[in-house]
Amino acid sequence: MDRLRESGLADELSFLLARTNALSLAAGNVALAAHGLRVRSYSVLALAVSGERPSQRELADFLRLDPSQVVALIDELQADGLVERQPDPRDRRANVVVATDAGVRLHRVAHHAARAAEERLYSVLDEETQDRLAAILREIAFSSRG
Amino acid sequence: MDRLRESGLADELSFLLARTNALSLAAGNVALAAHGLRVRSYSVLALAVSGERPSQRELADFLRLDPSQVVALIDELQADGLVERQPDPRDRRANVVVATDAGVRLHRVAHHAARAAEERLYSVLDEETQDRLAAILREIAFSSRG
DNA sequence: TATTGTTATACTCTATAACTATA
DNA sequence: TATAGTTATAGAGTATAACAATA
Repeated sequence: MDRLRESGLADELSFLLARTNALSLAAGNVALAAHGLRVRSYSVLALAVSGERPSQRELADFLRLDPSQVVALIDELQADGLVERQPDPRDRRANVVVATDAGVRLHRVAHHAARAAEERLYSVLDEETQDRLAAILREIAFSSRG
Repeated sequence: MDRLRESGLADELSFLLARTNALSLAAGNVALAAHGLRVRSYSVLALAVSGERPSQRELADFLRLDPSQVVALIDELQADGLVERQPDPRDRRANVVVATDAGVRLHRVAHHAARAAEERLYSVLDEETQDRLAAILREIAFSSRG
């Protein structure tokens, strides 16, 4: 398989990104399964825990999900007693998503599990390179083009 | 939405990778649609064009797809006359996937389209940073952990 | 008129297991 | 016994359109 790295595809950022993301996603899902979460539900939980009181619309934009997918994810987390929808007093159309105490507790352990999986994958890079990677990705991920 | 960047999630490499990849994938699929391809079929075509004569198994490993998915992708490309399966004389179980002349021609224009989409997305980074990003991703994507 | 959340639907992608023919 | 390709199936993820309530 290694000789395929000589192909032009291996030079394309999109491909490298896709392959790296596939590895990261698989590792994350394995690590989170023990806690009844997947990468997507974990991400929603993490934002609910953040204290920023995101609306469902904000969650959809931030996570690059369709609003209808957010409905399903929150339904699931809510059924498990991890988050709840609260009416936004400033806009009666909107719900704000906040974590319950159980959600906060689960996030804590799930975060450690996810972090450990991340570490294993990224440990081929030194700390400084990991930080540099994060900085570069942040630029693309939140540029106006997205 | 921007205030969610203060949440801890925005510091996690997995999340940044997922969001960046989602943008890249969406842009790639839009750019390739005009040529009847998607990112995955384009990737297979690119490797078929490379001259490396990959087996289906090698394609699966390299693209991080299940071998059964590769079957479907090649069926599709073959039906469109873009690639063909050739028996591997050294292993009668294996097929080797090569591009037809039409496949080579389509790859050429599709490659330019994909490249243009990439450029738009990554143009927030200077050339040197793009190269650095590619180098870092290559390390993770092909480390033994994967 | 436009936006938030919701429901519904179709399509794509991912993951698994089992089968065949070869090795 | 193990591997390459194939078939089948179910579950997760993606994309679109339409609707009620509200702005």
